[in-house]
This record gives sequence, C-alpha cells and structure tokens, in this order.
Amino acid sequence: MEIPEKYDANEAEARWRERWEADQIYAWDPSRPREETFVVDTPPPTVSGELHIGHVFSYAQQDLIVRYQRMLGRNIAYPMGWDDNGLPTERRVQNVFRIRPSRELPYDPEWQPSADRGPKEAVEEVSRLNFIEACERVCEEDEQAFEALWRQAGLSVDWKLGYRTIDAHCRRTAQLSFLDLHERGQVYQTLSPAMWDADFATAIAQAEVEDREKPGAYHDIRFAIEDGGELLIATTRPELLGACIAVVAHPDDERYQKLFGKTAVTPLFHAPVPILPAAHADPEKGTGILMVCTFGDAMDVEWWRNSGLPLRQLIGPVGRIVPAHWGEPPFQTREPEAAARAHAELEGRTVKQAQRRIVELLGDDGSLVGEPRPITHPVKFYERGERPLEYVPTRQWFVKLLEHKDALLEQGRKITWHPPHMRTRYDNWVEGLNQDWCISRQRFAGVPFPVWYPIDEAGAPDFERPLLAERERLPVDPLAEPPPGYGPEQRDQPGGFAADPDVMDTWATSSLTPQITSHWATDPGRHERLFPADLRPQSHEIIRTWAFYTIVKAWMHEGQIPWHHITISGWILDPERKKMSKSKGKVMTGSELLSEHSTDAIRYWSGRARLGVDTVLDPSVFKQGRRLTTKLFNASRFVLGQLEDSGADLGAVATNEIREPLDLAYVARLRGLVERASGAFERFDYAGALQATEEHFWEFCDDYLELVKLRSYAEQDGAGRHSAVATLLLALRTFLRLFAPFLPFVTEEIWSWRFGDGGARSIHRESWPCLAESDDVPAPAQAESFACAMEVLRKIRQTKTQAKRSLRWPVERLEVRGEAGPRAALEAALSDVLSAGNADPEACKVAQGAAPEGERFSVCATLSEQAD
RNA sequence: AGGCACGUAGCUCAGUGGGAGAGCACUACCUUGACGCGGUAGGGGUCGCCGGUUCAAUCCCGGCCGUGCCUACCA
Repeated sequence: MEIPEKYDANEAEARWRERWEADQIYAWDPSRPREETFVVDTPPPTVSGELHIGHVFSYAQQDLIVRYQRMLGRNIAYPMGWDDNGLPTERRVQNVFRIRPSRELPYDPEWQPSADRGPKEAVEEVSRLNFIEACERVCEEDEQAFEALWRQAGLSVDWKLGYRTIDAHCRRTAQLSFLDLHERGQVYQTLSPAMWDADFATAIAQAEVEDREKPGAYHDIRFAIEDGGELLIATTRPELLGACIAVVAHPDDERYQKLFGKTAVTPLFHAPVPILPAAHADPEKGTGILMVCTFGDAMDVEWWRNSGLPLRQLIGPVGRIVPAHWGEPPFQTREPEAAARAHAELEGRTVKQAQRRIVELLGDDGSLVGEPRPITHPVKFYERGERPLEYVPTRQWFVKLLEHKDALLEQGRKITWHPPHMRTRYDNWVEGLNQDWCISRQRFAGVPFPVWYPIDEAGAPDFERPLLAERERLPVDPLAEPPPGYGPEQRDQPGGFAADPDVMDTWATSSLTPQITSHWATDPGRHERLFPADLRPQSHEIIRTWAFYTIVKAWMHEGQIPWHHITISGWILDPERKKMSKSKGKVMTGSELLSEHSTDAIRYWSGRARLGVDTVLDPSVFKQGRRLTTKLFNASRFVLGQLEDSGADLGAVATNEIREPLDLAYVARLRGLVERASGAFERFDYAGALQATEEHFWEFCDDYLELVKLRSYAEQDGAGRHSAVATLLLALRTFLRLFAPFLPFVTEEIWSWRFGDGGARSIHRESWPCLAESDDVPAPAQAESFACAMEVLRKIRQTKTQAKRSLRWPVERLEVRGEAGPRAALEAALSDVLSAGNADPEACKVAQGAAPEGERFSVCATLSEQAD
C-alpha cells in the first residue's frame, strides 16, 4: 500500500468514520455469553441543544476504556441513548416556539410549531399533544446534532443499541418499573406540602433542589399579645403573614418563656395564633421568636405536621397569592373585614409583588418597626428554575427512600468507584436524605403514570383505589386510553374513571438505563446477558440523581447493583475556571474544536485527564496531541519504509531474529511498557497508560530509532539489520495498539498500510499487546546497554550543540571513561553509538576511569575541523 | 458550618520516603537521508505555610492558609 508523505487528519478521520460504520466494527454480538461481554451503561445526554467540548471530553474518556476492553477481546455492548424527557426540553420548546401547553385545548392536527414567531407576539397556547409533538420535533433535531458530534469524536458506540427516553420501549420500561414498585409497596401517593416550582408549576424532588445565595431582609413586625403587650417578630417573608399559624421561641429562652400558652394576634389580619415553644427556634437569630407559616420553609412543614394546627395556604401553584375567606376556617380572625381588606391588596400578586405591598401596608399600619435589615441568605431553588421554591400541598407519588438508607449505603459499597473518594459523595447524599423521592411532575412531555382513579357516583375520584394498567398493555397513555374494564365514554363521568394527569420525573426513566439496554421489561434472556452492567461512566454532579436513583431501582426491583464499576469524569473548566456548560459568552462548540485540532488531538487531551479531576481547557494540550499524531505518522513511515525500499526480503523478519544487544535491551524496555500500560488500564487509569506509552514512544523516536537507524538500512543485508528491523516492527506494532484507544484514527490509518490489510482488519479489533508476543526474544545479557548507549550519545550531541554544529557532524576522536560494569554494557552496543554519533570507530577509546557524580561515563568528543 | 479533593517551573499538569519532572511559552543552535506540524541543548521551582515522625520528607502524620466541589444552613 502506498504510504502518503503527509497526514491530513480531517480527510483521514472522515474516511475511517465511514469505513467503521460500513464494516460495523463496533457491533455488539448477542450470541456471545455474559462472561465475554462488557456492558456500558452510557449516559444518555439531555437533549437540550447545548453542544460543548465538555461533552466530548467525558464521553471520549468512556470510549478509551471501552476500546481497551474491546481489544482484550470482549464483546462490547455500548449503547447511546437520548434523554428527551423532562423540563429542560419543555422549557426549550416553550422558548423556541413561544408556546405554552394547555390541558383544556383539544388536539389540532393542522398545527405546526414555528420558530419564526417574533418575541413581540403573544405566547400561544396549544394542546397537550401538540406540545408533546413540538418537544419531539426539537429533540429529533438535537439528537441528530449529538449523533454527528459523537461520530466525529470517534465514539465506538453500537448505534443499533440506541434508545430515546420517550420511545415506546423506554415508556414501557418506566411504567413497568412503577407497577413493579407499586406491587412491592415501594411507592405511595400522598396529599401533602411538596416542594414546588411556580414557573413550571410542578412538584420537584430533593435531588433537584439547589441553594443560591440571595439578598433578603429581616423585617421586624409587631404582633399584639392578647393579654396585653406585644412582641417583635423578625421575618424575611412578611408576605406570608397571612399564613402565620403560630409564633414560636426556644423552650429555654427566658425572654419568651412567660408567653408560652398565650395568644398573639397578627397585624393586618388580626389572626389569633398560639405562642408555643419549639426546639428549632434559635435564640441567636433575628429576635429569637419567629412566626410559623404555611409554608415558609421545610422547618415550617415539619413543625406544622406535628402541630395539629390549620393549614392556611396563601401561595398558589403559579406563585401568586390565592383568594382566602377571612373569618371562615382555617382563616380565623378577630376582624374579618380588616383582614379581607388586607388580603385584597395582595391577592393575585406574585410573591415578590406581595412582599413589596405588604411592607407598605405594615408601614402604614405602624406594625413595621424600623427599616428592613438587608441580609444575604441561602434560598432553595429548583436547579433549572428561576423563582424560589414554595411548598404547595398537592397529591404526589413518592418512592420510599428514607426507610432504606442503610441498604442503599450498602449497595454503594458493593460498587467500585473510580476514583474511590467519589463514593463519599454518594454516602453524604444518602445520609442526608430527608424526603422520599417525589416522582410525579405536573407536566406534559414525559412518561405518564399508568394509573387511573375510579370516580364515585358523586363525581369524586377515589385516590385510595387506583386502577393500574395491565403489564401486557404497556406503554399506556391514560389520558387517551381507558383503564381495564372501562369504556372511553366513562372518562371523567360519575361512576367512571379519571386519568392520573401527571408524568413521571425524568429520572424515574433514566434511573432505568441499565434495564432499558438489557430489555428487562420484555426479554429475560437478554436481561440475563446484559445486567448488571460492567461500567457506568458519568460526571460527579449527578451522583445524587442519576447514580443514586439507578442504584435505588436496581435494588428495589431485583436486589442487585446496577453495575460493577462507576467512573466519574471531572469537569471541563474554561480559562476563568468556570464549568464549561456554565460559561458565558462565546464557547467553541465541540465540533469546531474537533475540526480545528483533529479528533485524535482532542481525544489525546481527554485521555490525559485523570478520572474525577477537573481540567482547564488548554489548547497547548491539543497541540501536544497533534504533535504526537504527526510524530507517530512519521516514525511509522520510517519504520515501514525500511520494508518498502529494501531489496532484501525484510517483510518476513520475525521477533526470533532479534539478537543485537541494543535491540534485546530495548525489547526488555518495551515489555516493561506493555505491563505498565496494561496494568493502568486494568485500574481504569487510562491516563496512566497514555502517559507511559507516550513517554516510551518519544524515547523510541529520539533515542532507539536514532541508534539503529543506520544499521536498519545498512547496505549489506545481515543479521544486524534483520535484528534492527524486527525490533522496529515489534515496537511499532506495540505502540500503535497501545495508542489505538486514544488516537483511533491515525493508528488505524497506519495499521492499514501493512498490518491491517488496507483496513480490512481494523486495529480496533486487534488484540491488546501482551508479553507473549516477544517471549521468543531472549533477555539481554547487558540490560543496561540501551541506557549506557544513550548516555554516551547524549554527551556527543551536547558537544556538537555547544560547538554549534549539526548532529551529523563527524567526531574525529572519542574517549569514554567509566567503570568496568557500564563499560561492558556500553561496548555491547558501541557500534550503534558510533554510527549514530558519526564517530570514527578507529579513533574511539573506551577505558577505565571516573565518571561525574550520578553518571556512568565521562565522555570527551573531539569534532572534526570539517564536515564529511 | 461539616465532608471530600486540590495547592509542584510564567501557564496546563504528572510524580515519588533518598536524583525535582513533562508539554506549552522562553533562549541559543541545527537546513532536515521518518519528521521544520521537526531536532539538539539550555535558563527557570525553599514542590502553599508551620510543626511532628524518620538516618532521610515535595511525598507519611497534625495544625494553619488558600481554591474547588459535595452536604447542611430560608425565621
């Protein structure tokens, strides 16, 4: 095969991508047994339209491990899924098309989403199904972009194993999971205050909550005490005054002890509320006495639950103040009319607006003492939300977690974490759980609950007796299909049924990715072969969601761990050390960087980064990768060129012809590399393998190649030449395969020239280098020959550089002094040293003598007056 | 506030109980018989600070400082 002079990475990479796809070299073979299989539980990226280099970085790291395993001969099951459920998708669709879903509107088959509607036009309301269609359309476009990126990045995915979390198979799996957990008593429904995002108007789970430091202010508000006197409440949420159900202070707080049992009266609303001791009141904070509202925070919820006091819900599902009938329970008041007047001022306002207004009212009323005192404090947000969470009493489905903490910690310990300290994050999360998993979302684009409720003759749904779908009929859409035993005309009729209107948390589906790939729901035989998976690669911020929930599900359904190993990638940081996905301004897309620097160079950069370690985006590392690629190309060209140019039959040289002392010593080094790189990969330490390989490769080029260059193309076709060529070929075959996971394109290109039969045998299906390949090469008598030869050659080079001569400049006379041991090792390889240094063998003297501290030889090279 | 991790050359990062390293950047030189998308040589670091263990500490232990993340913190 013709060996090109220059390497055109973009051309070669495009060519090999097509070839690999055509040859299906990454296909999983369903006929091979479990023990030969390596199953990857690949992260299904959230199809949200953002494509940045951070994605490429972490997915490339998985691919390194996968490619190593493939070269060990494993049958790889490496799927790629898309997570197109959930709020990120809905939000994008809402913004792109400027539409809002409505539960009331009927489906309009003519309607088409259009991104061209200008920002000035009103937001359009569309039916649930039209909205879902728009979501699917956006996802499909994004999925194509992602797939193109993954292909460009050289991921060795078997695309036939792909899935989308909204496809029928995934919906069936998620619904089956729900039914199974229901049967096992691990899910329950309850009507209680749930953490609520007002913009999305849905409940969310603890795992999706994050704290943000926000400015706020203490407002000191005067409450009357019914027997006379008053107290001062400090609150950051004056707008919840109407929701106040009690006033509490610490039981040991002497300032307030005498008030316990009395009744306070709120300003504006004149509501009588008990003054009670409560352990959670901190005497140091605010005024030491606080109002309990329904609901200001999690503490309020917990305290209310145990108090038996009424629920005065003020904040509605869209984050505005709802109507209230002051004077009627639960809104007891001493002055109904005044309370109603105050409430009218707030009703319909958002929380923020209501706060501003009530502060004015309290000021006018004389109940606000002094000016608000600004503070910053942590406020809980839905991680993708923009308004602080509220607590809204609603009916939600939960998966039991709190009673299983110990078991879940135990499951975590059965999994090998890479790096190990990442398990601590899992442990911290499990230990800190304070709620069960809320899995229902009051949204649209997601997997519906396979549940209906019977409606009694009075028209009220009976939530205690849910009607569950039959397993064989999954997936179902309860909003479109009737439950077993009912007809469609009975929907929402007395004596009929009502569908559960909610969809599941996106994690309720993505926590099943191992079972989705294994076809747990439909194919027990395949499940047996693919579950548990071997590897879960992911990033650290979703340990508490994806890793955690996946462990939960595998344990609840089958008492199993979902995978044996979990690898945690670090983040890519921009030059300001911010996470790439959060970078502001212009960020180069992954595709741009791959084209500019070549995929191999970008993968090299990924491979350099250790698991779990955040990495700054540094183009100098791309450059290093590019340089390595070029060097590999050129060195290979030289080695294989020896075979091409030769009149002699060097194509048949074999390892058993390796006899020269220098070559034997070099093969010994190469064997050390194979052991080191393989050991590193076995520990999932691809970066260690790359580092070892790269170091050895540069040594191979700069030192070994230079030493044997002349011998390898010596005029006479002798044993020395055969030994050199055989060693070069062994080394090249070894390096190419050691680099193949990192640099899949250039290694394949080179492999195809001679070893791969023009690409018919892909390097990616060759076997990983092993010691047996060089077992017929005897151990060197002088193991130090290579090191000694290099030391002398370096000193000759040094002399020439200092004399500002080229490296081929002839050496007229060479004197080497050293001890007997090193001398013997050197002399075994002396002829190679002399030819590499262009020194006259007749004028070379090696003798007994002292060497400088820490070195073996003292070398004196006298350069010729003139070049040859 | 607790936990985990990190702090090594100007930058990005390896590393080990005994010699401080790589790439980039920088300096000088080499016009190359695989490679100028190259090569050779070189300058540059009290390995965050303070203690301890040890014959010996950048590495092990303790404390401190700084950075990042995880968890907690809404009156």
